[in-house]
Amino acid sequence: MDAPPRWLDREEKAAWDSFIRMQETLIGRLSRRVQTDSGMSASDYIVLVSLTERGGGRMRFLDLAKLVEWEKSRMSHQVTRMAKRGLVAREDCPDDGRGAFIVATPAGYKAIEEAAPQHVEHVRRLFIDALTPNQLSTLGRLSKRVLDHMEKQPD
Amino acid sequence: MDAPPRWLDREEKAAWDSFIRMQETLIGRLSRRVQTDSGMSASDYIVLVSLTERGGGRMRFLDLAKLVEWEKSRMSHQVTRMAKRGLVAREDCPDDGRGAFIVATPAGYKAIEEAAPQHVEHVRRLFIDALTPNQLSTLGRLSKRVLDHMEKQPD
DNA sequence: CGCGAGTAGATGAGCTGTCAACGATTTCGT
DNA sequence: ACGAAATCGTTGACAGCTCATCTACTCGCG
Repeated sequence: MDAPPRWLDREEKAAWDSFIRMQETLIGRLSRRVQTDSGMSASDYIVLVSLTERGGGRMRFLDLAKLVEWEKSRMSHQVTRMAKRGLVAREDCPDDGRGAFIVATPAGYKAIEEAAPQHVEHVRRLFIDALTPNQLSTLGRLSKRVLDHMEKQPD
Repeated sequence: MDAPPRWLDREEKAAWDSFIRMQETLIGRLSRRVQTDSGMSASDYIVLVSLTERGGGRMRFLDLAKLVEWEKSRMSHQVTRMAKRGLVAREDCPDDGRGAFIVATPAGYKAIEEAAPQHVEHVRRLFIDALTPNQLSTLGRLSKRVLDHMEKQPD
């Protein structure tokens, strides 16, 4: 069948390029910032935020993985490294012999409490402040729309 | 001074979360797609596209690195790997004894010509088709705006 | 009960990215 | 012309991600 590809037209390509470059630059800068400000990687940061904000500092392994939408293997390696640095600890789950809880240690709380304000400040400076409130909410709405659309699509 | 952090308000946070999740999901899906469709990594793809589209198949090493906004070290490793698989080759630069050209091989051209249409199709399916032309151009405009704003900011 | 299927999570190999150091040229100031 | 500094690109060590595989446990069913 091999229909001729429907290449992007000039405007589509311009929009796509801007989006891609913006997103790469933004994410790149933010993660370098987290790294140099706090010594944590962006992954460390996300795990600790999720664990403390949404799980009260203690969460089942797979729930945590689902929350941040990571594969369990990635989470497992990540937790191993973070445990080695004392940011989290593993605990056995009494209800399910296979299971494990991931717990934020005091050092983990300390790390995230120091890093979070700086991170928010950078998000504000680089992203939020670039737009008016209306524009920001538009961007949020459009993002949500793309997200919902993707969820209906096959991989 | 330690001013209290200006946390994101409810609407700011909602917009930020939607954007982040959308962007992660989209990039994740696209790069897995490139991988399984063509056997190339997303990085291979970007390098070959840049090299062939914008450089006519031959480009100075650092120009290529700047074009895709990568560190030279990353590019160097990437080129080494791609050269090993026959997608590109290095050539000495006659004008500058330190320099090098990166050249797309015939196999490299073949690979990118096969992969590009599928990639565009996925971009269309996951992203472009989620929005009306107006919405798409709005998203592009807002992205550009954030990008321009970031370029005025320190790291 | 006992067996097979499914689930929770760990682990190892191999590839990718980052950081710091390095060698090789070129450029620039004097 | 000569030494210092800047530029071009590579390399090695190390952390991170992915994929396949593995163990241990639970659950459902005969």
